[in-house]
Amino acid sequence: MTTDGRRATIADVAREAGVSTSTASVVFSGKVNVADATRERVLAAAESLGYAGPDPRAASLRTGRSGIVGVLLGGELRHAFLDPVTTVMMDGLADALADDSVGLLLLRDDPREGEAPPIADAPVDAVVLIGCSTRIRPALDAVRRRGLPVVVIEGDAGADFPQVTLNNREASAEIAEHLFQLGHRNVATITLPLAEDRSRLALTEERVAAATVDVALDRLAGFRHVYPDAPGVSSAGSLVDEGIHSARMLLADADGRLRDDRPTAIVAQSDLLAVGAIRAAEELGLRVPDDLSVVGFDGISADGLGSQRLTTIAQPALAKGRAAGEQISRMLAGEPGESVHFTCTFRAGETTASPPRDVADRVTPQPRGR
Amino acid sequence: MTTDGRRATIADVAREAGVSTSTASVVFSGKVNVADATRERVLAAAESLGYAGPDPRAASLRTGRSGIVGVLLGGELRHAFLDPVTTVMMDGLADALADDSVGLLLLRDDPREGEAPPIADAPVDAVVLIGCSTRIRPALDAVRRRGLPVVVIEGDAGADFPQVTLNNREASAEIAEHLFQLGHRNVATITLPLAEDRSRLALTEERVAAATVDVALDRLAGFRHVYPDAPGVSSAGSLVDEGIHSARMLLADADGRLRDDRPTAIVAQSDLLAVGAIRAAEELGLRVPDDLSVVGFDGISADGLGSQRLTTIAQPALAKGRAAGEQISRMLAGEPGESVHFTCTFRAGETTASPPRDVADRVTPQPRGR
DNA sequence: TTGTACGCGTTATCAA
DNA sequence: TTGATAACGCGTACAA
Repeated sequence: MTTDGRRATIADVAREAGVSTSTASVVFSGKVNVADATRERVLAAAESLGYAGPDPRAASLRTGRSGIVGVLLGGELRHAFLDPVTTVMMDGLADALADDSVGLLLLRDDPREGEAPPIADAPVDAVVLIGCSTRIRPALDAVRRRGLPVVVIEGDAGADFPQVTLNNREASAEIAEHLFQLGHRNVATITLPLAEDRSRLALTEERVAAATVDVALDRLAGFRHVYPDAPGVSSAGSLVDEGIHSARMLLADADGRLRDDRPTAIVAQSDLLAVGAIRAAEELGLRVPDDLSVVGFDGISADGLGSQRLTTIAQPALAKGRAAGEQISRMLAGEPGESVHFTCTFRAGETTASPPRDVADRVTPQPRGR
Repeated sequence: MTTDGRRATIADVAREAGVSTSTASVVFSGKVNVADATRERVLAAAESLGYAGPDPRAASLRTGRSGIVGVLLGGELRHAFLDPVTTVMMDGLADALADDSVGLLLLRDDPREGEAPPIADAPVDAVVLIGCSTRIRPALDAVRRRGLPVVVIEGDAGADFPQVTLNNREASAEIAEHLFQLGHRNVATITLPLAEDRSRLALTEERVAAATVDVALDRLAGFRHVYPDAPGVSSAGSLVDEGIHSARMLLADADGRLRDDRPTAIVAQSDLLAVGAIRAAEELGLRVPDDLSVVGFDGISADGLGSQRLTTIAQPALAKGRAAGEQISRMLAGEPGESVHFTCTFRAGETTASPPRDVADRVTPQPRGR
């Protein structure tokens, strides 16, 4: 604190120490050698004035760097924290950027009409877009105008931007094929939210046409490649609870009684949804996989399943985050960023089996003993 | 972009539009009325120059505000993402700060010797410390020197700083008392990590004396108030897996056989640890709660438990985060911050019962039929 | 090894 | 409603 009550600046420190401001500055940045005696004097002066070190705002204006990478998350921040895939990706991201000792600035991408996206006035050196919907244009435009390095994780950004992608469609087809091989012909799906509004609804062509979330659409497309006419429910979020409610819609009537035309297998677009589906099935008295097969997507270590291992298709979430971080790191170093593509791995568990014997009778009642 | 290749500044825009820089500035900040015609001209000029809007760094230098609140997390960032209590607190924090439209800057508090804590050169307007150990001094000093508003969530910060606290000690005693009432006399505990090094070890007085994590110590103290001489294990983290490994240490020998002197109840310092303990017990052939009672701490909706509801003591994690956010918000508005204290609520579940009948025989073999 | 001088891009103040 | 001007606090060529 200076005598007149202002917060001390580096100029005050320099004056107190009897050196120039540049010398004082250099003492703190450590980029140039300074005589020990001089350094001591400067540090002593700083101490006596209660100088807190260079103001990061001013330093950042001068250097053009803030040491912050913005992470733009689609939807609520809370949602991001609750989704294991997102948190694991963030983990990989933080890991890859640790060497650059940058902080991660969490920003919500809520494209309110007429307002500038929050990314527009955040002092960031680069931006990562995670799980944003197709409506990322405004944010992307803002970032491009500012000339910031950017990486998009699973969002339709066009070829202009480095992206981290996943073979959602092929992977979904693969796991659907697994069920087909087992003999399932009456299969339903529970999708991730299809649009911003995140409402739980039966799938209709209208709703699919109005969907904006690429990940959900791609996974649905893969599924439909194998089961073109299958029914489904779009969930309101990747949560166990949502899986429970959605599965109930598929398995039971409004009064909670099992439907005769219920599917023999459920394809959930996330492991959490799958866990919920399994729980709903158990509550309805169905055994998994004997009465109902369930598969998930993601390959997170899904808690909540007892000791049963979920059949799923695993995505390399950690690697995705890390790849994004590495690209950011490169771009901050002036090199061009590249897109990186990842593929999923089928992982057999204990939640799928052939459909129950009596299913033919159940679905389309036929004379017995034929 | 200006003709000479520089990025356009507001001065360029003003010149192009034939107005002063202050007018141009005001057009973007919107704080003063500007004639429509003038605004149009300025915006058109900005458009033609590809001006991306005011540079947040410069604006922040001038206004002294960055619109960023730093969140200092103890330990790895990944850890923070994996801990449901932390994520829920972050959720509440984000919620309470949403109106101020600030971003959250995630920072790791790793006090490396000799280096300034990262918070020292982050352009933040305020700081929240979450789950930091007793070694928060350097960070706290740095924050104080910079005169930043700060709130400490569950950390020993002294009376100088607004804090959000929890009655860890009393709550722990309460849930231990619950077990005592049920008749348990041979009880063991699994604690949160006691120190930075996060190693899984049997509790010894030495290790407790060397502990640095207040939360773990407070919960242990409450437990010991009821069970002064109980054995225990300090886990390496609040994770299901850690609960499994720790519980095995308490229940079985190195060769995996149940110990005769095993406890009839386990007090875990977090729900995740408790879930792990239950799983370990099941793997060892023990039924919960018939053969072993298990209690947790936190009251998160612990997945991974099947349909069994965990007996635990619930903390208002969301409210804690929100309270921290509200205090920050107040302090940013110039009002003084206050400390807020929260208490936990006992929540009976299905994982506790009276100790098994044969326990007296087992622990201290006695002549039957007495 | 140290000092001088300038500019980074913006916004607040005040006057017109 | 607009304009001129002065900070904001620092880093860095360049010269000494």
